[in-house]
Amino acid sequence: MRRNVPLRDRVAVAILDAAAAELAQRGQSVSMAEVATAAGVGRTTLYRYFPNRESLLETLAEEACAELIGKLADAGLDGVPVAEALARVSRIAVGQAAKYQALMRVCCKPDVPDETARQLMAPLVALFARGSAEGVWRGDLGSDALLDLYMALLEGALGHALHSKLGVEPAAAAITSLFLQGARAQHRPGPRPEATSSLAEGF
Amino acid sequence: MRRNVPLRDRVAVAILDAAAAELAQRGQSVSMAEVATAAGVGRTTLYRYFPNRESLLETLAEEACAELIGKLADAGLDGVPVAEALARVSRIAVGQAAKYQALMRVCCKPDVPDETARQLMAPLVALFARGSAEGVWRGDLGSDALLDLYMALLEGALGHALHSKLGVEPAAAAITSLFLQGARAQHRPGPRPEATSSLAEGF
Amino acid sequence: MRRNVPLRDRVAVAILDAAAAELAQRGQSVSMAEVATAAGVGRTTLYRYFPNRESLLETLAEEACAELIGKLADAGLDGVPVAEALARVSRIAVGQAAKYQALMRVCCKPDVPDETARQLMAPLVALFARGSAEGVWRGDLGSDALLDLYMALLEGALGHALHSKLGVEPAAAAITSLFLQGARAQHRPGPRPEATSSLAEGF
Amino acid sequence: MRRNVPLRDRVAVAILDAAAAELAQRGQSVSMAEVATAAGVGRTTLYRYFPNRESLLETLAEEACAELIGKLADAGLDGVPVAEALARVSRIAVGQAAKYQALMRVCCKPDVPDETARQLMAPLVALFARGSAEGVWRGDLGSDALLDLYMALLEGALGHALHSKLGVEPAAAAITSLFLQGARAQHRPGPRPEATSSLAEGF
DNA sequence: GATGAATGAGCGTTCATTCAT
DNA sequence: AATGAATGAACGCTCATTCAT
Repeated sequence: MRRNVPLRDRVAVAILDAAAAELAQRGQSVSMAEVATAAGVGRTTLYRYFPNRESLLETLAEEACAELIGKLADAGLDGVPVAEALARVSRIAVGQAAKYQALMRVCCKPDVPDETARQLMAPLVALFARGSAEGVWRGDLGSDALLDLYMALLEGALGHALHSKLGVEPAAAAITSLFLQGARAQHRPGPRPEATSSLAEGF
Repeated sequence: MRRNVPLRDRVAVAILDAAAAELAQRGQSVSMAEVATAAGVGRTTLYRYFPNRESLLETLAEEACAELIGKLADAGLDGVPVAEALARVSRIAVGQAAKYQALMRVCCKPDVPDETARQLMAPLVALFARGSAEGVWRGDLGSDALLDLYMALLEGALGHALHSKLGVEPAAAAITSLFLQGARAQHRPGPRPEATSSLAEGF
Repeated sequence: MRRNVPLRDRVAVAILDAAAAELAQRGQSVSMAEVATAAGVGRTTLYRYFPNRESLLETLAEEACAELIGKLADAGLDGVPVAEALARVSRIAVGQAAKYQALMRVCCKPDVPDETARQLMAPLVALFARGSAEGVWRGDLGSDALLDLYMALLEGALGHALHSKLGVEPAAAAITSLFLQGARAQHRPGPRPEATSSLAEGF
Repeated sequence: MRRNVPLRDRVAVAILDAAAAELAQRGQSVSMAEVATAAGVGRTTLYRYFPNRESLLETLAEEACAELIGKLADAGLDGVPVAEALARVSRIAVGQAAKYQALMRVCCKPDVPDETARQLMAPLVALFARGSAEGVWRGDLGSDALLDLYMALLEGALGHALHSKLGVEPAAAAITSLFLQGARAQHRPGPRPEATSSLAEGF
């Protein structure tokens, strides 16, 4: 009868929403029973949808990732210069930080399945590869190392809730700007401060 | 009589060591009983030293912090240029990553007490303030925002286990170099790639 | 559907039976875990039925009392002379001694709730009052004092396991006979042995 | 130096006193630690004097028994008629009930060692044997069965705290009188009430 | 398919008892 | 010989997970 029920029953949605809300409020301590109650279903029902706590968390994480994946796909990263694309990525990521926050408080690494991780990373890998091809990046670090550094910066900033100190836009801009300037090829190799030169030799 | 008993009995040390080892291997799932067994003491004794699981984790975190604090204090950060000081900080932090790793897998934010956090941050705060005073930093971001970004980069990189991909020294160097170049004042404001200019306007 | 499930699930019964058996064998030292195992249920389940050790013991005691109450109710005490009624009470009580035994070894006074105690005593109170009304008892002791003495004799005898020395029937008969002769009104006040007369004056 | 310290150190005495006091107040729940504290000694010291809880309780019981044994020995039971001797025994036993009370609440049968029990029972056994020899007792119950019944009545009455209902003297008198009349030989076998006759046939 | 009960594991605690010192 | 710490066992409890019905 109910025709246009999205594939995953509203029940699943209700559960995920409830779980997200509860986790956001009370952190990792929420019990399965509480989630079930908050979703208006019995404990056992919860277990038919998500066979264990981890799977619930994982699904929640996938949910968030899916959203990110969608936004990244819609961002038209391929059509703009690398720098601008990176700026968009930062804005999107920081913009989602609030939702992320709840999950991150619960479990640092909620074990997103590989496939999801791959989908999430794919556009970034492509973007950084393009940067490499276009000679945007400095030569001493590979594009994959740079991607790692960028991800580290991003996740670290989200973990530190940088956006709640600076505001979303400024935080995204700071991240983008710092990374870009730090990772950019030095076009004009003029005289540089001696301190850094010695460090550069460390490479 | 008992002369060289370190204040906190070897028992406490044994427990902390065992706990660190077990946690490193099996993550947050280790039970108190397992920790006790691994430390060669009875469960009750464990509870005498650490009244609950959280306090054990917290102490473990403090331990790690204390080591870091000590190394930072010994690093002579005040006597060298900011860039070199930062390089040392990165090396120290990345060097400790292995030990951190275990804890970080268990609990992202093991609730280090404020005082410990303050002691840990103090030399960095001073360092970044000095950077500010010496005009090392770019002008569009405060030294505290830059410190946040640096910490984010560092913690993100540790969380990503960058050191196990690149090796400890290269990872530290990459972090230092990326951050320094990204945060440094632009001495020679020549023409820059258009993409970035548009971004710069976002500030 | 489930028709003949006694109100208190067979589980409760199984637990009580197991507990009674274990207690009878090993006395107060049986642990809750052992009771649970003996009953074929998990420790947690045991705690669902009896929230603590005391409540289990208490229920066991009530159980025994309920049986006694039932037998006393069925004994038709009101329809026979006081002496015969008392004989029946003694037989019933001694007959149950085996079951009592286990409990008594565990806990002398397992704190039977007042209501149960009242139900247990009610027919005896009535019986002794009747004895008073019918002039069966000696005049120097109230019917309530006599009841106390009878209960004392009965419980003392059970505690001493008199029935396992003399056999159930003889033990019951001895109790009944001693008490009745001791408590009966002296119909023929002829000359009595001097020793007792001096004692009687003590009253 | 300290010459006339009774064999068992005052420490032991202090412990026993403290234990008795605590047990009287709070029942079986007193912990060894509490006893030790109350006695002003360390837990471990307590354990040197009484290697375990049971041995402490046992000693306490022996103590009480020793007192009783002494009083019975001093009562001159041999020199007076059986009835009077029995009256003295009852008075002595009931008189000690208060002290007994504490122990009896703790542990119904504190496992008095056989030797002590024998010493305690010896004068009573003798007394009842004398009763037998003198033809004081009814013929249908052996003197040992009668002794059991008397002990049962006595202990039951103490357990019921009869003395706190009737007062010490009246309680002792009631016990003595009931038992004596109940156990005495029937000197004048005249016609008796029909109710009892039927019962007598049960023998 | 949904509900109540069952289960095992772990937690944090108390206590009798034992070991070092 | 006395003290503090250590130990194991059991208690009472919560929670994720599983089974009947």
